[in-house]
Amino acid sequence: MSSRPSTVVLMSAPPPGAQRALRLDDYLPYRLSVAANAVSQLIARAYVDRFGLTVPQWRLMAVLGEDSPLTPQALCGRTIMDKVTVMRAARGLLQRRLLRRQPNAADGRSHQLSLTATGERMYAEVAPLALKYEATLLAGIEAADVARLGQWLRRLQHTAAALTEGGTGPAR
Amino acid sequence: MSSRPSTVVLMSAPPPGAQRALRLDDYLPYRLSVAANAVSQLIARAYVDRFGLTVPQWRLMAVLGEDSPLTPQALCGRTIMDKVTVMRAARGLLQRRLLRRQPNAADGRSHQLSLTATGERMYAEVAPLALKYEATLLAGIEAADVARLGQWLRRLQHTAAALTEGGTGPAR
DNA sequence: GGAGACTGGTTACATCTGAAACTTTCTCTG
DNA sequence: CAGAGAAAGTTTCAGATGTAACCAGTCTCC
Repeated sequence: MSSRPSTVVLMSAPPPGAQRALRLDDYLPYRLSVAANAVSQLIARAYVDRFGLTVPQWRLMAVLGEDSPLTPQALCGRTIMDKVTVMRAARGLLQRRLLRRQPNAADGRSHQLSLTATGERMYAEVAPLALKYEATLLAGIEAADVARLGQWLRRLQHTAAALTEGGTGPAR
Repeated sequence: MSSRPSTVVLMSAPPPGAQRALRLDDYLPYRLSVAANAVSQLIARAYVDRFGLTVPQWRLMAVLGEDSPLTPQALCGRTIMDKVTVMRAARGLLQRRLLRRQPNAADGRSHQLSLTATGERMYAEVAPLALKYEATLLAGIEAADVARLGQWLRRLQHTAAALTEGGTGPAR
């Protein structure tokens, strides 16, 4: 299906060189941001309400639930969060005794984080709920399409990161 | 490295009812959030650097560039932003004389916002650049797929909004 | 083996953001 | 047409976020 049925007769197939108009509503970065916001909002609220977890805290638990112990450093990589963010999230979880912190034999500056028994118990509740939310959101989209969506999101992320990094956006 | 060998094997095709494990990396809300962040980052930086515009300001200009005048109220709807956010963005643009503010004959509480000549001129630079960024990000994805991606994002957004709203997430 | 560069983690600060309270105007109803 | 209730816009305040400075332990290379 062509993206612009016929209403916009003049633009339906933008001639090479001619810019199509900027319509915020059809602008992908905008759509992406808005969709991500809505989804984040939904899930964030659920986790605050039910478990008192912020999003960064939730992410730490999700990662540590499947692989632990890890250093804050490693957690940054896995969650794509700033080290300050990881730090703060970890502090909160440590205070609630959901996380344990052990010295890192290999490097004195660092330490190892892992879930406590209480943490594990919470994880056991948190994880299925997360999956339910995902399932609800994706209900009615075919598995193959979900996979593709995931691919594209990854791809967009990497392209954007590369451009940010290199500082070389589209020509000025 | 793989923390849980056996689970992985068992999961490849989740039997109905059995939850698959939660892997943050494959978790769609996470992917969405991370991708949106990367893209936002990229574009936000570009606009701050080149035009001194924040994202909310940029959105106002984008909307007003194609349809104006509009009330703050209407802008909230069009940009899916909080009224406080719209307010602040507008204030900034008004100070820079990119926006004009006229009384709203129909409703004394409100007013009409539109781009000034300077604003229009900036818009004329801003819009093509935005489209270039979009094109760069999407380079190599077929038009049909781009359209689909847009559809899904809309759909996710609406589903999420509906759930947030109704407060009825997946069963507790 | 020690000086300098570096890296992991932490803290401090300035900014941004959103919820709630407030003011003015409008609308509806008796 | 007066008063109650709602809505638009604004201000205020508390919490979250990210950047930059900071400290301590580690690496490297002469």
